[in-house]
Amino acid sequence: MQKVDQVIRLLVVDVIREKWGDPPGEAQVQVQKTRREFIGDFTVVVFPLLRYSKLSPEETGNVLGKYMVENSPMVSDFNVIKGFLNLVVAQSYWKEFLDGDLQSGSFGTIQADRESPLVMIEYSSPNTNKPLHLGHIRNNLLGHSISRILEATGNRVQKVNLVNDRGIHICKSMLAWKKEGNGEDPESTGKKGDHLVGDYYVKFDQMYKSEVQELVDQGKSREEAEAGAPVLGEAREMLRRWEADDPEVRTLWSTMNEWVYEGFETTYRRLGISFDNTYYESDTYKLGRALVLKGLEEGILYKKEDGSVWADLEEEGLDHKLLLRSDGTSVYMTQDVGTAHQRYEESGFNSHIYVVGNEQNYHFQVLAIVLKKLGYQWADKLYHLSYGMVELPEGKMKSREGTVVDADNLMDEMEATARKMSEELGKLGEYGEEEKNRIYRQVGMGALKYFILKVDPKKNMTFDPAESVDFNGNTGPFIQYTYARIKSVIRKGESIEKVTGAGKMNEKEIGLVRMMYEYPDILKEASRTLNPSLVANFLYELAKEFNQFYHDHSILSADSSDQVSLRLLLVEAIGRIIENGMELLGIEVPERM
RNA sequence: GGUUCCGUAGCUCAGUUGGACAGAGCAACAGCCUUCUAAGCUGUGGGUCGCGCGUUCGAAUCGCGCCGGAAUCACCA
Repeated sequence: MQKVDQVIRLLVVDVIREKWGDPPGEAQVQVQKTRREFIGDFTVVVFPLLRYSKLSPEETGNVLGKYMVENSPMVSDFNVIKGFLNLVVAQSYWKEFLDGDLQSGSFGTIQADRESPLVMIEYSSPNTNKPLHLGHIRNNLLGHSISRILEATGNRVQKVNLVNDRGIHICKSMLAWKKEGNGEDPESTGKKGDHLVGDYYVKFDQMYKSEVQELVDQGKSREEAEAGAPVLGEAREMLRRWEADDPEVRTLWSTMNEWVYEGFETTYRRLGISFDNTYYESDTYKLGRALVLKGLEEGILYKKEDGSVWADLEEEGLDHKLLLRSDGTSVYMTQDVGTAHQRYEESGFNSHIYVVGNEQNYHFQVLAIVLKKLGYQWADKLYHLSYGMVELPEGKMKSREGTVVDADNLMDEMEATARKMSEELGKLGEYGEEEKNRIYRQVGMGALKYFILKVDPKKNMTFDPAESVDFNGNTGPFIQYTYARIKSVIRKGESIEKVTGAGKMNEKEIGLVRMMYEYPDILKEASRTLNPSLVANFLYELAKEFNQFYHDHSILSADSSDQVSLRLLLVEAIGRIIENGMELLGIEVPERM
């Protein structure tokens, strides 16, 4: 089916060529949605066209409008207000659209095939020394949703997780556990493994701090004390032994990491996210070294007297960047160079997205430049999805001050709130315990996910716990509730035949169809800009529009049987889009709530 | 100081390539359930779009300069 707004665009070109000669440029033909307060569906801005018509805005609009009504069955009426030509699309067009495209279960989405672009997306990428918190939740939800949106817009997507399982941080937890753990494990304590390991990370910090204080009391400067605290030395020694493959350290390391992975797995499952591939830094941290040495040979990089290897980025307006330490070992950047290279060699991706917080903007800027310098053309295919920090109303989350919002606790609280709200409203009386729990989970998680995804990823956001448990207004539960209402109507109207019939559609009905007409463009834009919030806000608008319609007009008791079946057709389409769109956000929709 | 990003109602956020009096939600107040789910709907109040200059028929949107905030600039990850 031809898209009306495209047809209108072509008609504008036709009129100008026919009446005034020159065809206008692309930028001159502006077609947009008509604002609510005016009559019409699409609006042509006539100002840019005055140079062709040499007429007043009103006259120009009239000429265009008259031509379109006379020459296209899709345009049924028009009005001109202050240089804006508002066009009314024929009802027959909207009906055909409702009957056709909108009845497809996959409306708005594009199926990927073997030829489709391959997008690699790395997200989550946790450290294994502590449990996931609110910041990770934003990362995970964004990564998952963007993956879904990319898939729905015709891409093959490979989701990968790069787990940071090695380094000084995990040694700190290991050391504290060795000193004070008395052999306890998740089973003996009943704690989730990631939380248990996290507790020892905190314990290490306490030991460290008290040692520092002791040294300061003995008269050392704070700086000396911080560098010289014995436990820190022991942790470093542990890392050396890890790198030397010391069996005892390696065993403890893999045991504690296993605890963490089990904990993470539970949290991931609960969040509803998954990966096609999980990489571990203990396997990849040596990658990149060879590429750097090759770059050195080719004279792209340079070596200092102490043996360290650097990239000179002054031409790009940046500093010099270290790639190999003087002892020949790698830094993070080196690893990322190697990992990117390996993934490109293996998959030949068309693009590679890194979902990583904006605190690493500099890192990814440098990564792209270094790869480019080393001669890899695909460096332009790397994209850093730099998302903003999640802050609390009182300010930043600080682990030292205990203001970090733990992911598991937060999910518990959201579900508990959903339960409380639901019980107060008393709507699920007749359902079984299992069914009820499922709905509480869906609603609680829906509230959390929507709350985070409705915000533009690149912006910092404030997470106000009080606001997040509000289930009214622009929230996940509002949209879920709208869906449940729709399903309820559909169940009651199951036996009714659905056809568009001969009746005339009213303003609200057309408004809803017109809104759904935009859905494919919303998905494309969300895919292009890697921005799930566009989908979230669209669904909210649609749900709101539906609720107004639902309030003003009866669906099953409409005036005529034609109207009943048309409205059912309409409502089913809305339900499908809400379900589909929410799925792209990783949010489940309940049949009842 | 360099680089990147941000500044819209009391609060949290929309505002697609510049377009018609700048929109929601929350909070406040006032209404609507013998009718398909009131987690809903309707109404009222609330704004120098950080400030200034410029480009343009037209600027929250683009450019420049300020002011304010964030991140980052490690032989850390």
